[in-house]
Amino acid sequence: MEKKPDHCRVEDALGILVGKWKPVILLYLLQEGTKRFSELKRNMPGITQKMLTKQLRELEEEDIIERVVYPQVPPKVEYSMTEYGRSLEPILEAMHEWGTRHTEHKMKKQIQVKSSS
Amino acid sequence: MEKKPDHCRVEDALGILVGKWKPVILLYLLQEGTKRFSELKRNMPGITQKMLTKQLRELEEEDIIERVVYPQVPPKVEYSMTEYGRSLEPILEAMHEWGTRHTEHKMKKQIQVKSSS
DNA sequence: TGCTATAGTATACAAAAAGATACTAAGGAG
DNA sequence: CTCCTTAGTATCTTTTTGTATACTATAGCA
Repeated sequence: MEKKPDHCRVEDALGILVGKWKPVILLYLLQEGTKRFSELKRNMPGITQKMLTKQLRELEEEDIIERVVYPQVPPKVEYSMTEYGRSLEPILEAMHEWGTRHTEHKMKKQIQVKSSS
Repeated sequence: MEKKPDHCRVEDALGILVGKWKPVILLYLLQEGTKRFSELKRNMPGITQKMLTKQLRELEEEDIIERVVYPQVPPKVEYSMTEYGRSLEPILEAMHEWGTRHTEHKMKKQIQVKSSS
C-alpha cells in the first residue's frame, strides 16, 4: 500500500467518483434529494440492477449516501446523501462544469480536423 | 451516445482522470513542469512502460499534455501540461484536498469501530 | 566487437469490472 | 390461483484493464 508517492491523495476521491454510474447517482441525489431504488434505476436508462446495487453499496460503505429500508412488501428502500457526502458537491460541480467546457473543446477540435482535411 | 441524462457531464472530466495512473502523472507534471518519459517512469514505481505509454497517449489525445520528440539516439521525449490541461488543476487540487480529509474520516471511523467492539 | 541507454512496440496472459439473464420473497389485485 | 410489484441475488459471459516479458533501433563507450 505504501507504494504511491504521498503527494497523491487524488485517488481517494477518485475511487469514490469512479465507476461510470457513481457521478450520475450522486448528482441526481444531490439535486433531487431522497430517492428510492426504482427511481434511481428509472433515471439511469441502461444500468443493470446489479450495477446500481453495487454502486450504491460502495457509496454507502464510504458514508457518502444513506440507505433506509422500510419493512414492507413489496420492499421500499430509500437513498439519500449524507451530510458528509455533500462535501463532494463542489468537486462534482467543478467536474460537471469542466466536463461541459471539455465537450465544447472537443467539438471545436473536430471541426478544425474536418476543415483541414 | 445520447443515452445519459444530459445533466451529467461529470463523466467527461472523469474519463480523463481515471486510469489509476493519470492523476499521479498529471499532478507530477503540474508540480514539476516538463519531464521526459524515463523521469515519469522513475517517479511511479510499479508502472509498466506499456501502461505509462498508454496513459500518456490518452492524455495527449485529449489535449491535456503535450509530447515533444527529439530526433536523437537514444531517444528523448518530453511531456508537459498544455495550457488547456492546466484548467484541470483546480479540480485535481480539490480532489487531492478532499481525498486527504477523506483518509482522516475513514481513520476516525475505524477507531470508532474498534473501540465499540 | 559487444554493451549500455531511451522510448517505445508486440505478444500473451491474468484479473477486475461490467453486462445479460434468470431467480427470489410475499402481499395485493383480479 | 395467478400475476404484478420491488429490491434485490446468483450465475455466467464479455469487455476492459493491467501485468510480464521479450524485442527493436542506433549512437557512444570501452
